[in-house]
Amino acid sequence: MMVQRPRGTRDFPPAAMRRRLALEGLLEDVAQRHGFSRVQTPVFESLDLFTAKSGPGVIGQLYAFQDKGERDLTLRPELTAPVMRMVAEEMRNETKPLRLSYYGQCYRYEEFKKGRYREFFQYGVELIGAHGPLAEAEIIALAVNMLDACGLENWELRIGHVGVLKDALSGLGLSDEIDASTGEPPIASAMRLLDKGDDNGLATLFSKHGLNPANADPLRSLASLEGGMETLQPARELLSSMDGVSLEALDELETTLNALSALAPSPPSLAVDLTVARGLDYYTGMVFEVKVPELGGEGQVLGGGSYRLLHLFGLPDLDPCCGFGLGFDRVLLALEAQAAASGREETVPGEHDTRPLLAVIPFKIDAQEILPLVGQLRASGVRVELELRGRKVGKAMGWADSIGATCTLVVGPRDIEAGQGMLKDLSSGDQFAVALNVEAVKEAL
RNA sequence: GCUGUGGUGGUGUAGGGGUUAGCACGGCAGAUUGUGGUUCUGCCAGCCCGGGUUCAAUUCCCGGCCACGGCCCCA
Repeated sequence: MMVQRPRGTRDFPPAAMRRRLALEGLLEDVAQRHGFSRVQTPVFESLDLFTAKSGPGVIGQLYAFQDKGERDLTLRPELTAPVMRMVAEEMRNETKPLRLSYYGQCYRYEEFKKGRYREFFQYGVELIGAHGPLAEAEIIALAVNMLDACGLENWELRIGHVGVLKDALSGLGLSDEIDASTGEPPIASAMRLLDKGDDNGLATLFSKHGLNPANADPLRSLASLEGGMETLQPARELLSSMDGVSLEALDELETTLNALSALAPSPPSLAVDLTVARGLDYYTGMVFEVKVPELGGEGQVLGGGSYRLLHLFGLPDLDPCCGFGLGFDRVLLALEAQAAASGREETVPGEHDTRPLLAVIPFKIDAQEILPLVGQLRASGVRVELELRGRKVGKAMGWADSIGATCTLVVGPRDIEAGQGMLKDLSSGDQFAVALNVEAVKEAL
């Protein structure tokens, strides 16, 4: 066998690539309408960038290496940290807030499966230098508008606020200092257990830190709330019943949700879920995620929220920021599954180029005779493909059909003498002579 | 990290210890030479890799690689 693609990577032949470009274009178009501008960072970075953000534990999943100068580098596993690095390195003087979008491949050394590859593509945005409910609503609205624009159906948006549970947990007396035995703060452990619905684990944790396990009950009630805006009131009541617990986070969340409903169309499903913790300790405020049921266990297609990372780069005054990452490959998988199920013609809106495609067929003539026309037609915006193999007319028609041409222009010796060519509309079969100049041919298309 | 199933031309497949390894799609060429998407003919092209068992392995066994799924994890 020949050399194969490395495990966990993919090739994208032309048809797949057209689809991907269409999706990227749609996302970027929406981003631009929200004032976001595209940036790009290197595919490899200093290893320190990611250990600083996510801890040394990430190294096991990185494509890390040393260059010839023995610098520790790694292929990037995600794009938020590189963008933050760039902001700190290049954009300190720019007017804030910054609205940045990005797209590119990322690399993680892990087992791959449907929707999970070693080389994958992430699209995302960051809003830097503004925070609070309005900034958060802007970010969610952008996400909603993007998913709406690409034609995704049946997706579920879950919005939470890590502050609600964090405040409640610290109000109960849990510490946010790292516990040496678990490597993470007890508060973070509790959030994770709540997210998983692991009641026993939670009770154990409470006992271990000298708290009455019964204190976990209102938290469980809080965590199990489900629904839309209507869950805010019971949440408010539960929080009020606990001593020393602030309602500030909940108020913020309500403001965000109200702003969102004005900024974007209603998603197919919206749930307020206070356990959307995203497992990350740098999230500080609103957090949200989008799932698509069709994808099963790998169904999360988008996730984000408010986080503190810029202090790592000496810019604490710009924290917190807000943004999200979108799993480009997973969105595409979901769209493909939905298109197949519904028989939809286009998987991604706009993936098919509907402009006319003219196949120019030089027949028994020196191709040089018509090259000027080909060049001029292309320069004037027409898609033109030239027959390059000297096929006979019959074969050339088959070729034109198979490349998706809408029209053919056959130019043979007789035509050259008459200063014309035979133009044929492949869908109707109509055929007629046209003069060999740009205006006449464009007119005939 | 654990685990299930599977790998036959470019694609989809049949077969099976000794075969000219079958079929379909595709690509290329032709059917008396300037008009396609129908038909006919010919050609191109394959048993994932390595080791073992055997007179003989594409077929059976083991390992690897790759593919598809389930758990764990997922910045």
